[in-house]
Amino acid sequence: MSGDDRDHYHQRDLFFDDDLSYFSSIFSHRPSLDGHGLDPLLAPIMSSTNYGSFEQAFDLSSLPLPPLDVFGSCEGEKSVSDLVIDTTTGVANNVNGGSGVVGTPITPNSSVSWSSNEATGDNDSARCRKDELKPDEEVLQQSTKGDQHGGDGSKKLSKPRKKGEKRLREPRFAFMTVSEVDHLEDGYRWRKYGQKAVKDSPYPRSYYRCTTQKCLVKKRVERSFQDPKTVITTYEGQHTHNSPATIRGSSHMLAVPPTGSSSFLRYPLMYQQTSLNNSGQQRPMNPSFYLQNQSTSLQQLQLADYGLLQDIVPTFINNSLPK
DNA sequence: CGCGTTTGACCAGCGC
DNA sequence: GCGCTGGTCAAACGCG
Ligand SMILES: [Zn+2]
Repeated sequence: MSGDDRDHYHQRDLFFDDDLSYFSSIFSHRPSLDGHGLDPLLAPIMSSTNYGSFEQAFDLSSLPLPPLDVFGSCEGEKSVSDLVIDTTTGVANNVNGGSGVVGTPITPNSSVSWSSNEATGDNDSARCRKDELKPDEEVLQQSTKGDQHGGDGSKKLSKPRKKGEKRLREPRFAFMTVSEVDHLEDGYRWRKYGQKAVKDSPYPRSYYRCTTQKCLVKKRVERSFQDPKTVITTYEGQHTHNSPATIRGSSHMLAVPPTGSSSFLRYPLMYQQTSLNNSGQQRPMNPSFYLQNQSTSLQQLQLADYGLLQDIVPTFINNSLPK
């Protein structure tokens, strides 16, 4: 198989949208403007240019740039941008509500597709497409599982949640990785807390949570129905700690400092540069920030070694950025 | 025994 | 209001 061939077909996979309800969630919204089946999603994905949300995803609080509103495809909709890293196509696409064009082809065979979805829950709760995506706007202060409720043993699940509170949805990043194993090693310890059947898909979706106490990072793993070789991993939240370095035999493991590290923040910047939309006046960055030169077979390895996007990104950046 | 997985039940949001 | 669906809980279980 030539890398080229894979490229094309992988891209397709990446944008199947309709088939994957999953994507609907990730890509917070589907363009209802167009009446095409595939085009709608494809277009936005392949052509997107907003990076504002990106920064938020990582750590807006410390990021210099304000969230863009460009991607607000829907009126009054919260800003949402999605990025997809395709480990196979080698193209990084930023998906958002609609505009712009960004594609960063790197190496023919290797690339990471990831998508980020962040929501800036502010005022309106208007939703672009209420299809399957959930409202990410509201924030739930859930400090803990809190049992402070009149909990009685009558029901198994007494809901401590209060009406007013809504669940906090953190930025999510989706990775598409070609792998035979569902659960990829990423350097962190995860505890599986659920598994659900995916609609219209024979493959289940697994829910994991970082085992580190204070860390609230979650991730979902599911195999693409369209392309069983592809595993879609969605991360939600940021680790508040270093990776436990549980990677055995993996010298590639990078010691990424916890959130807030300079290197960490560099990632978003990168994107800003790519997109002229913003105040992209930074330094020109190297387009090939993702996988540098790995063989196709190593793709998943890459992911496994680097694991989280957060980890991956900084690394690449560091490598490509002119220190 | 500690830790992680399995699994059915529960819950909340949304569409009809 | 009901039913569907995604997401979560937690008891039971398995394993080192
Ligand atoms: Zn963590």
